[in-house]
Amino acid sequence: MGVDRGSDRPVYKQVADGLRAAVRGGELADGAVLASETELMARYGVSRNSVRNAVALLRVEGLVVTEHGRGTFVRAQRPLRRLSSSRYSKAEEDAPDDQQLLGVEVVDAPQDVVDRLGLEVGERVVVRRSLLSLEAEPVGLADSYLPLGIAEGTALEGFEKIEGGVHALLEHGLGYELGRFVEELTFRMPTPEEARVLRMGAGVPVVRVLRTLFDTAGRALEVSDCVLAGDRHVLVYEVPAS
Amino acid sequence: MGVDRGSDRPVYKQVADGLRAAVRGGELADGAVLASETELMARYGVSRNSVRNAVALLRVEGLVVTEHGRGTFVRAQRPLRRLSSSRYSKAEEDAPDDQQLLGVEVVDAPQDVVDRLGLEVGERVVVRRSLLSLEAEPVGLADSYLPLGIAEGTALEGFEKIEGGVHALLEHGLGYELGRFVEELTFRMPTPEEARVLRMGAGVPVVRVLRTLFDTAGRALEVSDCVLAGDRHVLVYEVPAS
DNA sequence: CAGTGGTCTAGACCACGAC
DNA sequence: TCGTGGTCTAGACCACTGT
Repeated sequence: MGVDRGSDRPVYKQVADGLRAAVRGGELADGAVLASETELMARYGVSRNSVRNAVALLRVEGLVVTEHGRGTFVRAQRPLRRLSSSRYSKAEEDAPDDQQLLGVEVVDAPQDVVDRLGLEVGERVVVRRSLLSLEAEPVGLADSYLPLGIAEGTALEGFEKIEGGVHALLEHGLGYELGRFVEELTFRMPTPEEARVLRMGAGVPVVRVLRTLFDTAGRALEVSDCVLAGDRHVLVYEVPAS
Repeated sequence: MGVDRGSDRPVYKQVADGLRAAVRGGELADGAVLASETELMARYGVSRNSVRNAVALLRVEGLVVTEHGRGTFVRAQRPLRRLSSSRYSKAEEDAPDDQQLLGVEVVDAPQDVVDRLGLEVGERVVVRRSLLSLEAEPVGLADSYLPLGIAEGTALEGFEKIEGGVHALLEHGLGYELGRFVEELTFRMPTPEEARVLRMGAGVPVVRVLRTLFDTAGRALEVSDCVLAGDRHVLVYEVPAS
């Protein structure tokens, strides 16, 4: 029940090992509450700080979440948003979620956007910022960048939701021939701000999707910078083998 | 210099804020050493535990790494492995890295593999386990699962590196017509074991790539289960827009 | 050896949630 | 009101790194 004081393994890691085994072994089901810190102190015969270090370890591993005043819980699997690489051609079909427009601004283009849109440094662009939700829970942030030359004088620079989406407007309303998307995926921990907005627990990474839209002539029309909660998404891509 | 005791914001978060600003603002360059815990205690007028809580926060954010006996350092960017969706057709061209075969076994297929290969539950498969490296540093783990019906009696069940790769052998040596890959990406924190093998610092996520290879008739030939260090990879996919 | 981070303890008070 | 986790302190000893 207690810890092995003679062991080389730190006490708090031994406690974490015990709890981790209980979770993985199914003794603690999804959403189950762990023993309280007070109880764990008694059970393992260690100080509160050691118990807290153990729980902190499980938290950054993404195994548990703590709620102030309530307890520590085995992280329950949350509903998943499955984004297929064919999501752009199948229209809204596999998008039961919604997109809330947070704001539209004209800003100096960030470097990543400058590089991909082929702009001059310091050139200004329209950015449309949105919050992506699934079943009323926030799951991602999306910033869509458009060159002023494309957006100026169109609904793209207005603070209203665009019916059918930005891509449909570009294609059917403005006459651009859409060619292909290139998506660049990187992985990191959320900033405190992102974790707050997306209501992410500790120990949950984000995936950043930097997507560039090209027309059939190879000209970049739009860059989208998305940050998606890592525990809420499966990204699916289909790639030809030859 | 010190902290605001009247503030609602916890002391350790104020310390973290100060250090984070110094890193983001460039006052602390990549790889630079932070002030020692003792010095931070004096500078901010807080206890050592609060300093350690602050540094722990930055660590799980992936901003810094600590080294026992040496100090705390701003995480330096490590070389990146850029994996393009066209990597399968361009042969070894964009693969300057290497793949070390760790072992070949016959095992009961895990559920994820059963589902994708269309096997019976409990059916046995050959698994080839590899360590992926870039410039002599481990960056990922790859388990390749093949049905016994395909691998039996071929080099696929032998513990030797396959010249040209598994896919080339399937296509040119065994006569399968490769059709397409489907990759399913999920994101999480590494297990302690993965973190050890891949020498990952705290606060670095992994991306799991579950890739299924289909032949031109739509039959699943292979499932590959990869775990890649999130700070060492950019995944790039090209998707047609229409 | 001195300086660094790693671990551990004991105790205190606060903030939140449920009853 | 009570039990929960959140924060903070002060002090101790250990393990690792460099000189």
